[in-house]
Amino acid sequence: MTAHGMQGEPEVLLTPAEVASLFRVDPKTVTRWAKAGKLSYIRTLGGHRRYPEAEVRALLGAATTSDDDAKKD
Amino acid sequence: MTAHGMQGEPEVLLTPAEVASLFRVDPKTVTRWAKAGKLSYIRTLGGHRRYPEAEVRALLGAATTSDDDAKKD
DNA sequence: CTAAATTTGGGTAATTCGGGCG
DNA sequence: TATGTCCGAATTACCCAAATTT
Repeated sequence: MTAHGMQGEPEVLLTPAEVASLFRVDPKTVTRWAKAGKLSYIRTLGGHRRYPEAEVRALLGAATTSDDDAKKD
Repeated sequence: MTAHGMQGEPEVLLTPAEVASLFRVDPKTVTRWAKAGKLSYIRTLGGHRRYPEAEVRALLGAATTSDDDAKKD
């Protein structure tokens, strides 16, 4: 790969509102996912949660594009 | 504002009730379309389905005003 | 430091899920 | 085959006030 010796990638963090918009759910629901351990997160010094974009993107990528395994007739 | 870097496609998702209203059917029917592979969808971390608005709009736009589309299965 | 917007937490209604029936 | 409805269980949405972030 092509890393110039970069260790520790810039972990892009998303706010609850961002994640909620992506999933079309309420920010509160995202909080529940975090509490349930379904979503990784870090906390700010004030106690707010921040979510890694990579994780969220991966979860959103689990779409069923019309016909993955469509059986033809 | 947040200029965090816009590069993802604004994938607007709709809830089952939204899609159902647009098609004038029960949400259950929308679920069946999804299961049948006729409609793509993603799942929330809780298992609920969310449908891409673009896909739904495209399907809604496939209206038939003439009988030239009289093809069915 | 002040101000506006967001997030947190708890509790309750609405929605969705899944299977089965007509 | 396709759609609508019933049921129970799970998930999600909206209500509030206080704290945090920018």
